[in-house]
Amino acid sequence: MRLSRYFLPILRDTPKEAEIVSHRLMLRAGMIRQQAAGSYTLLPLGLRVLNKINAVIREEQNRSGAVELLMPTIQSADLWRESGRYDAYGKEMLRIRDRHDREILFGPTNEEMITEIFRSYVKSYKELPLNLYHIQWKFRDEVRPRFGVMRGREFLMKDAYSFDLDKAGAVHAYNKMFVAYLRTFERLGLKAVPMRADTGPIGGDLSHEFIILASTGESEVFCHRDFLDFAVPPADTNFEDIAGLQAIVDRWTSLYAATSEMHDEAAYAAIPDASRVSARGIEVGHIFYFGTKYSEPMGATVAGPDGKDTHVHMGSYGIGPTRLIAALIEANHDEAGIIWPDAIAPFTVSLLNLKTGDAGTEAACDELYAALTKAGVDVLYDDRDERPGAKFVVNDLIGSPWQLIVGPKSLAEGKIELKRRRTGEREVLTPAAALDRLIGKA
RNA sequence: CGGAGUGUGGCUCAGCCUGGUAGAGCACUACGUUCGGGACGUAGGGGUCGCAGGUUCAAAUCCUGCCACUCCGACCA
Repeated sequence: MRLSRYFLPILRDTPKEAEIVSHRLMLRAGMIRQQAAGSYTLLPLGLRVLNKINAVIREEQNRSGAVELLMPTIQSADLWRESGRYDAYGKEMLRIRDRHDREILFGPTNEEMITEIFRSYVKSYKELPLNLYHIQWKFRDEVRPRFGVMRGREFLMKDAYSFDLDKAGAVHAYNKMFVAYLRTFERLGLKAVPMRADTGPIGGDLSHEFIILASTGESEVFCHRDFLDFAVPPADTNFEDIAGLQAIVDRWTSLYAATSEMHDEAAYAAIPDASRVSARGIEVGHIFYFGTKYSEPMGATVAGPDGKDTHVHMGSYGIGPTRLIAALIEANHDEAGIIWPDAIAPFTVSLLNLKTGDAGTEAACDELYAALTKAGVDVLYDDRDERPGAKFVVNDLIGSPWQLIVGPKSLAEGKIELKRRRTGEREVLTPAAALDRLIGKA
């Protein structure tokens, strides 16, 4: 992408409403625009990051055996009356009437709808286990939206729903998601710790929140330090190995970890001083097992091996991709701006032409741009007619992991500069050598 | 929902207390000079001061009501 042809509305000053660093940087880097309280447009740069996060989430969901579909954002009130949640959900649900005066709502979650889909098609235990997920916009009319996309009212959520014949099957489904989540956050470059959690309005008796530690986190968390060094299950983990998965989950739940709502002061006090971690955290995922809470009232049954109809055991599993963008920035930035992990950077390489209009640098940049693009590397070519300083500042702000700097001085010696954003390390090398480095890594 | 605060060109803000022709910096347009860490000069364009009432000869400024947004607390991917 040529920056001169892109839509990247950089802000020089920080808008005054933004208090936390991720919100400030997202506004300054032209990633989001606020439209109302808790409601944001994702500008092109922000959307690129979101798409990359979603791609990682999809790969790991699919790897675990979940199947993607896409449900609508608008749901009927009647569906929610079946579970009893239309009245129970309260003011956070945005309730609307259509032209026929029918009561509808903007979905805050999809347990009812997925249960309706499941019950109308699945009749036999032989079709289980089943896990269906989608990545869709949710609306929750929060009392107090804040911190940009960290707590918005309209936000994207990956929500998965599992169906099993009995509790044992459902626990295995839960464990699959548990492991998929560990892998997802690891691939995004985040240290996430699963913590015992309250189940809230979703209901159920087995639940974990995945929390990343950050000083700006909304929740207070307590855990054992060893969690931070646990190895994440590898890509070739066998998700069908019931005992194997259980062993992984047992290990990851063997030490103390809880949010303040579930905090047990005595258990925490039993941890040796040096191993206690008390910090702020950002909730980036939440998984629940809730048995037949929805399948019973909504009549979701399958015939078991004995021919009798049984209510299915369900679980639901959520990740907030829009919140993850903010969480990633909280975890990856410095004074100059964002430092994207390679896996989710909107652009892997920023190509800086320090002297627009110079025949030599333009020819060199055009060649590099073509070669990188051909190799499938996401490159942002800063071809604007700006002074070098302005280009350095903007490209540091938007945080591409690599900067390829082409200036007349070094080019006179046939060299260009390759800068690593995270460390600031610079290497002077030939264009061909730089390409080898970047394409080899991609 | 309780508490605090803010609304003035695209952005950051001054002006308000003490009413009298709407300002600055950045950004934008044109021209010139500049060019390795947010350049400079000259000349321009752009705001019915959140909205509605009221007081007054006169309201960005004073009064009343409303709306929007932000922050702190209680609640939540």
